[in-house]
Amino acid sequence: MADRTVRRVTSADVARMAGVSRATVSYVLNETPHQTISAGTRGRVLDAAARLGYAPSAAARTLRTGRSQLVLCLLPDWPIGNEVGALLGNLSSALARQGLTFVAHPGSREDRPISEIWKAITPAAVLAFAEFSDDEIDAMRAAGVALVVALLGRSRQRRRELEVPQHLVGRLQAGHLAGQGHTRLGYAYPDDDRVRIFAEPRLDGVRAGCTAHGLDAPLVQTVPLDPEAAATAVRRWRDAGVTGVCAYNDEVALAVLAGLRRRGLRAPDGLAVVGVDDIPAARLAEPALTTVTTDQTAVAAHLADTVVAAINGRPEPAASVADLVHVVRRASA
Amino acid sequence: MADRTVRRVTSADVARMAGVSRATVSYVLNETPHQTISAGTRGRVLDAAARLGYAPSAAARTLRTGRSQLVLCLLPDWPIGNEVGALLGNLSSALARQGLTFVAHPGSREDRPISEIWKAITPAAVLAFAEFSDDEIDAMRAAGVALVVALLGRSRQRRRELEVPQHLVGRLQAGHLAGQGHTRLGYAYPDDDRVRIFAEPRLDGVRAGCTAHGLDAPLVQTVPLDPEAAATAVRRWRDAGVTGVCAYNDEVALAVLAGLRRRGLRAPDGLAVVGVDDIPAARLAEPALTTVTTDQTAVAAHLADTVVAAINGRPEPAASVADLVHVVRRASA
DNA sequence: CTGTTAGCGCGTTCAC
DNA sequence: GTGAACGCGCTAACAG
Repeated sequence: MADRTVRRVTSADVARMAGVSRATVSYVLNETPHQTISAGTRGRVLDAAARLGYAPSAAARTLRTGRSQLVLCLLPDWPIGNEVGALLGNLSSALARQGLTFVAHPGSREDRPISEIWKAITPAAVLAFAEFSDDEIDAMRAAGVALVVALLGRSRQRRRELEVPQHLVGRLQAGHLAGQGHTRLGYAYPDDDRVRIFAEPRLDGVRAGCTAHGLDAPLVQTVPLDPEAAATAVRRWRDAGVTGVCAYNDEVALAVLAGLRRRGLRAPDGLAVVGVDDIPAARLAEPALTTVTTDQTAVAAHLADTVVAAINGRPEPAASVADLVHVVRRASA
Repeated sequence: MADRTVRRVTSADVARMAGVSRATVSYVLNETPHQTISAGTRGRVLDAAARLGYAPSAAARTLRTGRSQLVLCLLPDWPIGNEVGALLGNLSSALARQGLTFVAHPGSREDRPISEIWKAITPAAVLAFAEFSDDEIDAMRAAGVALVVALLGRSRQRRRELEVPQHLVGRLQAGHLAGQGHTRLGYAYPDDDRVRIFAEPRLDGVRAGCTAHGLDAPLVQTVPLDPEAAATAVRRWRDAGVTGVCAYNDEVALAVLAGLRRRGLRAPDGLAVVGVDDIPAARLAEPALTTVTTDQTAVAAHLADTVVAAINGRPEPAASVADLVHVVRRASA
């Protein structure tokens, strides 16, 4: 009894069953404005569609309208951790509620030109962690992409409000240490050029925080994820009178803790340490790591609203993501 | 001087410039078999296409052929770490070399039916970390998806060879500890139901490893990512005479190390510990963590080959991913 | 108001 | 090597 070729259910099938034209089916299913359809017809169409299990062809719709219902996110080439992972998950959920499908594309920009990627997807919007060139932005818009946003760095679109507030992260770290009475701070910079786009704004935030609290600028040291190298950084900080260190993220912070141990020291007495992200390993460290986190759910919701507004041609929601960052106080600072 | 509407370059434009029909353009650009095109014509078409910067419409092609050039990967609802992240990146690169675009969709299956997702994408292949129901597999195949693979668990397709060999991971952990002279092993099971699909095969591997080395079955304890709770597990293991513990992954292993410290002990004397994944925090732990890793690049390459073969209707490559797993020996075991 | 007709968007592929 | 139809949904123009 199994059918041979299972031919898709198309709007023509629905039209036939409902006894109307395909145009009517389209109007009913899309609730097209300015097209009044009688309740009776409407019901018959809806019923037929449901009965047949009709689902419009994404490809046909994309061909016709010039853009799919997909939102593409270009992932950075540095390893994404749980925090970014959580952001993506939340974003996906938030967009799903609006009928949009979120997809992420990993892979360095070296692999293939970015244009090949979005041309293969025809997305309604593109988000990215890297910056776009103006030419790229123009090309995408010309191709029908409704919104192009760089989650970091300044895009021509001046959408800085959309960015996860990296600057605030740094300010909060510095503020926490200053509040503990530290007067000379250090900054543990990551030993990976790929994350510079994240690290710079965070460091800027720490500098701003120091200024705000009347402290000298932080003593910046690059800290590799290696106990011995970290021990060297620790020595330099202590020689310079530094008593508190803001680390780029929790992993770098863990390296600083390891460096302290190498020198027979321990946070927070030898050096107070504050990380970023609150990864699982943070609370398992010795001592447990004080760290700064962001409310990824709220950030994702705001981002999703912005995307939806742009796709529907509405003005983007004005909102702030300022108070989504906070300190998780533990033993290390 | 800016053009108004920038109309796409279509195959008709190329045909016009080359002085041929659209059919010919298609044949040339796709190198269609059994269609002999003279070198001259061929050259003119190629030239025109290049000169115009022609790129075929992905939507139109998808509409016509029934499947896009996208490979969809459904991500699990548990947080993906660096290891899985690396696998995705490698997979993306490997597929890109074959002209396929890899996209990942995060988000729990609860958000929306999985069918909505693939219908929105019309992928050539679907990979997932979860299992599919037979109905889902049938629906996808009927809709034109060339290959459906569950990276874990048994799919009806009997593609277990494709799975990252979780079983081997466990065997290797047990083998390493047995090789160190340990005769009574423990297993640190994760406190998160969502990762059971990963944890079970790993634990099975440890059991098999114990059997192979003539040891009793491992004493399994669930270990939350919390020092105090881990300390309790440590006590139980030691009371039972366990001297070596295989942990589900590095995070759980770090918890065990923390539990040891809580009891004034230290690996490997108090308890030898072996993790999985070699996350950055592993080498920064005190003591540094011995762990098992997989060659994600090789796994990705093999997976990519399989996908490409299936899409092109060729038989899948027979290969083994057995020797892609190895131990990174450090101080903890 | 209600609903229909007709043609577009673009690449692929069969039959001549 | 070509003409023409096809895959499928959207929407402007139009008739009742």
